[in-house]
Amino acid sequence: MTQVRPMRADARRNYERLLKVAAEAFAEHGENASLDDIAKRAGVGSGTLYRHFPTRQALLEAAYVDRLEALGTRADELAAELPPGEALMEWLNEVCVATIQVRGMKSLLGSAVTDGSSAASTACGTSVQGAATRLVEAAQAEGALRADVEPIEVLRLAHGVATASELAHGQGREIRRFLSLLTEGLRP
Amino acid sequence: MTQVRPMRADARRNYERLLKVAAEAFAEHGENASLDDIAKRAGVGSGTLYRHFPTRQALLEAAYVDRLEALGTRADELAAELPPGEALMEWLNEVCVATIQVRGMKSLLGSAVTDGSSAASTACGTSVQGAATRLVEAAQAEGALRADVEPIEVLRLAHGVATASELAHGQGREIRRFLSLLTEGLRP
DNA sequence: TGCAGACCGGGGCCTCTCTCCGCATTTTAT
DNA sequence: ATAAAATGCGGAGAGAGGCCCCGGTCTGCA
Repeated sequence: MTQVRPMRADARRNYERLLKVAAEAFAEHGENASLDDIAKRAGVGSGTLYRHFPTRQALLEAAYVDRLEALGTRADELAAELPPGEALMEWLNEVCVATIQVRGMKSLLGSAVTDGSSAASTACGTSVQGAATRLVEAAQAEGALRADVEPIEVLRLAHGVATASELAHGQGREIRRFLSLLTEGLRP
Repeated sequence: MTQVRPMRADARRNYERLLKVAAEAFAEHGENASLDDIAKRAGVGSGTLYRHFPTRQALLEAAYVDRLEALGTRADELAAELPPGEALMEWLNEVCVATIQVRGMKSLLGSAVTDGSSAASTACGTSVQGAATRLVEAAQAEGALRADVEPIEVLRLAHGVATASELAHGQGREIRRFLSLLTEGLRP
């Protein structure tokens, strides 16, 4: 299902340049970064940008699919290295780090776990949701996680932890702290 | 420290009308609602709006101070009615509801618990932070809450829970669910 | 070498912010 | 009650920035 006709060399060059610049821009200015500005920084005309990516959402997704998929892969690595409970927590930590560091990704990861699943983000969100499901179920099977939580709930809570950590302006320590509070509970 | 000279009658009328309309607009369109539109809806010129509220932040705060203060008051009511642990949870629930329902308030409550305390929001955030401190300390004294959490951490987590609940698109059930998970912990 | 396909970036159109100053309304003094 | 002074009002319009289309130009590929 690749292009019937392969992309022309210059087209591919511009396409990739745009992706790279877009990722930087979204990370720096959030999901509302100026598209014209991205085009300019990539050294292409705005028309070129809009031809490759008809909508802002399209660009946002294209810029971060690989990162989302990397999260999916990472889940399996962690599952192979650590006991299920720890693997899950470690992975959630990485999800939170990604959410905070790459600001444009927040909305993507967010919409990946929203009820009204935007048809667009569903595609790449699946990888993350699948990873979460595997880790959660493994942890539950080992008795490391209460049995009555859904994978999607865990993802949503992770998003919440990321938000909370962001408020603290912490660069990572807060994430572990809040994840640990979430795991152990606020009761004594 | 009231006005040396009381506000002119028409000025006061406009001022209050603006506050009312602004609260609605922020609730509906989030914190980036168009200011000109607010002026129009209030039936005043934009000049009038900018004279009363030089910045967007000023208007946002003015529109919601009373609501923030109401949260502070509510904390004491709950503390009088319920045992400390329940009072805290019930209050956090109300904070979350406010965060979600009144979208413009999200940023206010958010900046009220941020590290780099914006001088502006500090003033009205104090009421909420004070309330949180009282409830948290009472709950800890009763042994209903682990002793090593700070009030500000609890507020941040509440903000996180609100965010997580928003993702679920739930109208309130999710909030209680997530608060309960947070309280009891994810461990079995 | 020809041409389909890609590029470029000016410009139209939009929305939003915020200022300015003549005019209207309220207040105060008589 | 009336006039003068003080104060606030309005809304046009400049300026900034964003989105995105279009048509003339260029380029990679067969």
